[in-house]
Formats: sequence, structure tokens, C-alpha cells
Amino acid sequence: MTGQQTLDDGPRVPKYYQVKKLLLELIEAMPAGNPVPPERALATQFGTSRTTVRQALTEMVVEGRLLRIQGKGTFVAKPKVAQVLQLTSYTQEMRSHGLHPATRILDVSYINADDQLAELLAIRSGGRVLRIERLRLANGEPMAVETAHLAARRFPGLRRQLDRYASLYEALVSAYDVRLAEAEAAIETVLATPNEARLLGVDVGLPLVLHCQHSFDADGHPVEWVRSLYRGDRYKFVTRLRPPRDE
Amino acid sequence: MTGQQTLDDGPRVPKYYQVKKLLLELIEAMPAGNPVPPERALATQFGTSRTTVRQALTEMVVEGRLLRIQGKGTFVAKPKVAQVLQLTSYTQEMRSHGLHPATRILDVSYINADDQLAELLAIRSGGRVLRIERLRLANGEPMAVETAHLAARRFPGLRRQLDRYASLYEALVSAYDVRLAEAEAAIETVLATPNEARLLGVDVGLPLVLHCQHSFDADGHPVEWVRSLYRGDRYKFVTRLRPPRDE
DNA sequence: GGTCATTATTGGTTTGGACCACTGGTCGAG
DNA sequence: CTCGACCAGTGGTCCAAACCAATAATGACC
Repeated sequence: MTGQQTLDDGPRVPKYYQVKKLLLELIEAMPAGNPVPPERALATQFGTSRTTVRQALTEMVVEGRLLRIQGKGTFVAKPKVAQVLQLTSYTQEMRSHGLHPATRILDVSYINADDQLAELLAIRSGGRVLRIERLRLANGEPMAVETAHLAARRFPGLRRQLDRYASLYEALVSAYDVRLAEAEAAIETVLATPNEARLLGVDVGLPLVLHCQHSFDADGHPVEWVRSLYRGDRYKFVTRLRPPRDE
Repeated sequence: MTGQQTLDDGPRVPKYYQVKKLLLELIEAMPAGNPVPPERALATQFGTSRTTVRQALTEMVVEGRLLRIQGKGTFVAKPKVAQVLQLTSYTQEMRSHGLHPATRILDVSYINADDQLAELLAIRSGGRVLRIERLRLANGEPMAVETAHLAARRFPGLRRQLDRYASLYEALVSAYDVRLAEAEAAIETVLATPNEARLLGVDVGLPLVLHCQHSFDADGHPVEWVRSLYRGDRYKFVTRLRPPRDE
């Protein structure tokens, strides 16, 4: 090897990446919802195989710039919605963004806590836990799958109270006089399983944002542990920070 | 089509997904760093094409479970590191995790602010801004690319001060008596560009965590705007929340 | 006019093969 | 012994083709 062309990024640009850049320019001038040409047409236009076009399109779908629908086509996606990380309800949060929120209860049931969940809720291992699985929507579109866990003994009859109040937080305050005072949240990226992909209406393998929140009341007792899966292509999370030491 | 098998997830499981599940079982019993069989061998073993194996492997790489190295092989990856979202320095943060932090300065230069950056730093459009691009390492491995922006006029000579102090925060406190009091952070997922992938030592197209932080001093004046790109497969972000209203 | 089967179009999956780029080792020349 | 050329093995990219699955348009039939 003579090393005559070993620059930072000389001829090392894969063809699918060049296709991607061309497509990015193409959709920049297009409004959301507008369709891009079919894959086969793009392959002909760029003089590549459909495989290469698909590789470029797949990255753009993962990035949240495009939306693929089997049998219909590929479309320019809408920009991301910001999600403020704070102790507000989903409903409250979406309204502040001018969106119409809705919640569909997927499942409410009692389970037995495994060791990890028991520690999070400060109950004994195997204790009964109310598990609430909800699909969060905005303007009719699935936004997140939320699974909340609360100790059954601490909130007796909560399952029935849920029908009476508009939100879980409202039920906690009105029926049990419990207010969330603090929380710890962890955020990481994961990939959609087939089941999660189906619920959220995204593709299998798309990166999701896993947001686990552990909430406490004013006395420092754990109240709930929530595992929320947001669409990584539609959300960004915003939080306000303070320094660890006060001065 | 008789539709005799149209269950929730009957025959609808793609072959690459079945391969992925088998591989997940395989690597579960393997320590980090252990190599998995070559792609061609897996294709023969599972009776599929190499393309299908690659589709399964690619998802697992994106999830941070595997690490691919061209010319060497594919290996079991190490588990994620947690990153606490707070106003501490990277150095401080990594040490608390028992890791050995290091920083490599990639570039320090003055640029002219565009409209957006000017507004973030509360200066006039086109004003001079010190731009510091740093590569963050932990135990010798690239962890993040950080690009900080500070108003040049407010911190005269900061470029030279950087050599004198161990960290940017230390320089701000010692030389300018400026302490960060508050910040807003936004987190979203993006895909690695070729340049970013090269710096972080990951694959092009891998999802990264984009963490943009806007920091303010005690008087509420903006101090810096930092754009950090973390490896989505190695990090998770942890933050502590308080309710919006005090009571 | 309305209903349902048919067909065309589109994205989704899989194949088998080819070649490139990088790594690590082998082996010969010096 | 050292250095370099060479080569085998690995992941990276790309191709042409075929078939499956979901959607939308068409058109025959009632």
C-alpha cells in the first residue's frame, strides 16, 4: 500500500451515504407528509441497486426524517416533539405543546414483585404490585408505552379509583393524599421489539428512548416506578439542572 | 391464502429476528470481549444467507450488545455506563464511576456566531465565540465528543487560560469567578456521521445520544452552550427531578 | 350504486454471489 | 534476527433477482 490517498475521508465515502446526502437535500424542500419517490425509482435514478437505496432510506427512517409505510410509500416525517423531564403528567405536558393528548389503558393487573421491583417500591419480594400499562397518544398518534408499578398494599382499591379520576396522579392526590415530591430518571436508547413496535406503530428495530422514572413522596418513600418507551424519532427530552452543591 | 395462522405473532416473525434471538441466548453465557463466530459460519450454522445474519448482528450492534471490528471479528460488548445529568464536570463524573477519565483537545478556535448561537449566548449575531472541541475518554476509550461555545468578549484570553487549569469549569471559576448555577439540557437520539463515527470509534449510522446543555451563571446570564455526542450503546443518563411548583 | 374479487404498486425479506478494506499471521529476503 | 511482501480470514459494501405482505385502484358482478 502506497498510502497516497489515506486522507481523513478521501474516497472512503460509501455509495449509500452519497445517496443519503442527495435524499436529504431532496426532502429539505418538501413539507412533512410529502412522499419521496418509490425505492425502485430511486435506484434507477441514482444508478444503484435497490439494496443501496434501502440502506440510505433505513438510516433516514432511524433518524426520524422519513416514515415508511408498507404498501403506500415513504414520506417526509414531522419534526420532533420536546418532552420536558419533570414531575408533570403526560396530559399536562402534551397540552403545553399544543397537542391533544389521549391515553389508552392497555392493561391493569396485579403481579408479584420480583426482587428488583420489590426493592424499588420498598416492599417484600413477591408482594402484590399494581401494574398499569398505558398507551400515550398525541393528536391520535401513538407516542409512548408507559408501564407504571405501585405497591398494592399502600394504595388499596387503586384499580377501581382509576376509573373515577382523569389521571393516575389525580387519583393519588385525591384518594390517598400522596404527592410526588422527587424522582430519579434514567434515559437510554433501546431497540423496538416486535410487540413494542406494533403498539407504537413503528418498525421493529427502530431506536426507542427508554425512560425509567422512580418517584418518591415528600417523606422520601417510593411511590411508583415507571418504565416508559418513547419513540426516539419523535421525542427529545428536556430537563433543568441545578448544581449538586448549594453555595 | 387460508389465513389459518394469522395470530398476533404467528409465522410473522422474520428469519433475521429468529437468528437474533438465538444469538442473544448464545452471548448471554459469554463474558464481554468474547468473540462470536464469523458471519459466514453463522450463516451456514443457521441455514440462512450471510445477509440475514448481518441484519440480526447489525441490530445487536446498534443495541450495544455486540462490537464489530473489521478484519478482526465480532465481540460481546461491555454493559452501559450511567451518566448523571448534573452540573458536574466530565472528569468528576467518570471518577465517581471508578473509571479513569481523560480529555483530548481536538480543536480550540474562534468562530463567528450565527443567529441561533448568538441568541443562546446573548451576544450580537456574528460576534466572536470560542469553540472548544474535546474528545472525552474513559479508561482510554472514546466516550463522547463535546463541543463547547462561550462568548469571546466575556472571557478574554480564555484560550490561553485553558492550558493553566485542569478543566474548563476550573478556569471559569479561578480566572473569571464564574460559577454555573443552572442549566437546561435536551437529549435526543441521532445517527453517527462518518466524522463522528471515526472520532468515537463506532460504526457510521449507529445511534448516538445528542446532549445539548445550555448553562447559566447565578445572575441568569448564559455562560456556555455545549453540544455533546455520547455513544448510545455505552451510556445512560440519570437525572434527579423536582416538581415544577413548590408547596 | 354498492360489494367483492382482481390487479398493480409499494415496501419487507431473503438469497447467493462478488469484490473491497482491514487485521493478523506466515514466510522469505536481507 | 528484522523487515517487508504476501496471504488468509474477517467485516463492509454492493449487486440483481425473486418472492412476500400491505395498500390502493380497478373492474366485474349483483
